[in-house]
Amino acid sequence: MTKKSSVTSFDVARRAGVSRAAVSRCFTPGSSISAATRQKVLAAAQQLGYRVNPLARALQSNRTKFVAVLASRMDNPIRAKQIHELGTALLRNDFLPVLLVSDEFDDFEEKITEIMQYKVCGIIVTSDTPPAALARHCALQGTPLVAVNKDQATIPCDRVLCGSDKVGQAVIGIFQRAGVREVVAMRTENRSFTVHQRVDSVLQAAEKIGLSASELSVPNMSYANGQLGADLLVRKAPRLGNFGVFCAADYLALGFIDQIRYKHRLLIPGDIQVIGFDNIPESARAPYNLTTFHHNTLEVAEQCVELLKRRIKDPDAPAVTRDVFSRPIIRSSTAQHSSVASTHQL
Amino acid sequence: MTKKSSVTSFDVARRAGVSRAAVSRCFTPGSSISAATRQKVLAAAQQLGYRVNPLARALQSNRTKFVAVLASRMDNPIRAKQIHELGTALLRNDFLPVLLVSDEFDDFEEKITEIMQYKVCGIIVTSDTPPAALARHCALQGTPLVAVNKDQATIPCDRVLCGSDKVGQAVIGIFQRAGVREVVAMRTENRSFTVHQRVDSVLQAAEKIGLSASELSVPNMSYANGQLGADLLVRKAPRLGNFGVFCAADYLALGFIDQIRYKHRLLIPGDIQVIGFDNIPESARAPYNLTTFHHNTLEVAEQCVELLKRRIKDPDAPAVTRDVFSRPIIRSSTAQHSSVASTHQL
DNA sequence: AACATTTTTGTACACATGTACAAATATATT
DNA sequence: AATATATTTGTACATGTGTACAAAAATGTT
Repeated sequence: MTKKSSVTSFDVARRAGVSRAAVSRCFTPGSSISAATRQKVLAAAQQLGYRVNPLARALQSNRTKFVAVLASRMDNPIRAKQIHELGTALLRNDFLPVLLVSDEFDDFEEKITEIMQYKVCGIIVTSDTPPAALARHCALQGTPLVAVNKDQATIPCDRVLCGSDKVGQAVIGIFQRAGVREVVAMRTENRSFTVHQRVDSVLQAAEKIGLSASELSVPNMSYANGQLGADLLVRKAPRLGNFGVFCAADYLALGFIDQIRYKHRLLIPGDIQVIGFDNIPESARAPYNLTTFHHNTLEVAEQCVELLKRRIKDPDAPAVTRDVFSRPIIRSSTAQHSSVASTHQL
Repeated sequence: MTKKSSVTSFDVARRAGVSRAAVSRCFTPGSSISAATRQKVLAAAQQLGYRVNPLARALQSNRTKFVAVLASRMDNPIRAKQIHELGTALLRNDFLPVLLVSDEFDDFEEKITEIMQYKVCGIIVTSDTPPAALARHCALQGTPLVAVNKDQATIPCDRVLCGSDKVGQAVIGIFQRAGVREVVAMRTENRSFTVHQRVDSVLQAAEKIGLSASELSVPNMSYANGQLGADLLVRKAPRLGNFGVFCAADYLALGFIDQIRYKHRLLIPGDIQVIGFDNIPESARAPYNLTTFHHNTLEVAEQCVELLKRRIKDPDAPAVTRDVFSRPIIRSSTAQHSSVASTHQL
């Protein structure tokens, strides 16, 4: 048995009794070929086990099926899920996802230019700190670029958002119905666009109806920083009456809740009501039962691929933004009466 | 400005006043080239902004820098972390990871053969259900294959494990010191090699020292199945005295613990002691404080890449197995006296 | 200095494909 | 049936690189 089977279009052509060009046309959609020869070629290809060499094709056509997916750490389950959904959505649409994890790399830009040499047919940015140079690179090379949850200003390109600017009204509505008198929104200091959008949205909505609202800032988006937020809040406002806390992400909310309960010995939702964002699996569990918003990663992924395909078809189309709706999920971390038993009581 | 800048090795050759072959040699490690011409070529390349076209190179050399990473769902944080570590480890070693998520695809084998057409320089299997055909494909094409946590029998190839077979002794030791009289090991019915290895290991270690032990089977590895396991255990053995439960994965353990506490109203570690495996972030949190084993995903990833490089260098080397140590992490879900306060008590 | 040996260089071909162009064939029209 | 038109086919060239081979240059040896 030979190690290199590599049967070429030439072999197929000879076998089918046609020219090599006919074979190429047979496997190039939209090419002019008669039904008769197509059958002959397909039969020969089948017998020989022929497959088009994608590298040679790429060299010629200057395009591959690869799509670079720029991601950052996946310690947050919602990020992991987003990468998963993007991966399957791309595969489903006949693309091949190349995963570029941006962590720990000083020369990450180098990695991006490297993958672009492969004539990828698009780039999807999920990572939190996209270099401003990226958009320029892409524009120069004519590579389609789709950004997930990014500011228009930092990257002018096709974008997919998860409806964060409409969150404020919903949050305030839920808090009001639950009898909240004072709202606190927990912000992170990193450059996450969505976090700031969500917090701003909540503060604005509160102001609009004249509800007292303030913000609380922690460095990063993590469970530990949620705990830190709890400490800061308790120190800032020792007597908590009818407080409603909006955490810009579920992970923050979980840390916040645990710290409030196990360190500061307060009741949720009895003393403090909490709303998160993302609807990660942990939020639904008995100890938390967190009111939150469903972060529709599947829909986001599908919109990304759709925008990508649109841009490939028409490279000069104007940049668009798709906003995916995040529907509120009411659970018992927000409850009308403070007498309602919280599930964490034994 | 032209859209296609594409400066070729020919342009560089002309500029440097050498043949095109010299340019190629300059960028091919191990090629014979004098220091003088190398300098000339490098200077010219620098000025023109030349980069080797990896597609053309691949077509010629029949090898790319792509490595296919076969993964399954990333709803379990340890899986997400493993993919993350594999991605960065590959990038660090100058490979490019192509992420192939196996879910929902009936024709996943088709996807694998497709990516193999790109002359990937290796495949790393993480997914739970690897088709037996995969090893055959790889052997036929001469593509290096590394399997993570797979049985030798199903895939005969280079493997990396996480020390699951040495877990039993450690588990039994911890349980013994904590005064456990009866051990239960929770198994999942899916084909996860490590789960079965861990459970078997625990059962054997118990038998060896004559400790009463039995197993409990749930369909899948998830939080919900951990809850199910709790229900089954309580139904099976209503009076629980000095029970020690080993869950083959932390995710199971968390579901088990929550269900035992919030539904069956028992104390952990007071009534039941629990050990997990993986050390996911949630396990360290106040409500759980789970005794578990550190699943060293970073080391696993680095071993994968090392084996891959070894195999690329010497394709006919005998298949090896690397076992990464998982060190036990003792927390308060196992405690010597039932009087020790568990952190979940308010 | 003359010869033998090693290193470097250039030429020419190979890798496997897509497509412009013109020739050839099939179809439609009068 | 003859012509005009539309479709299909084959030839030839292009994509950008790596490398075998022989010629040339550099180095070492007597």
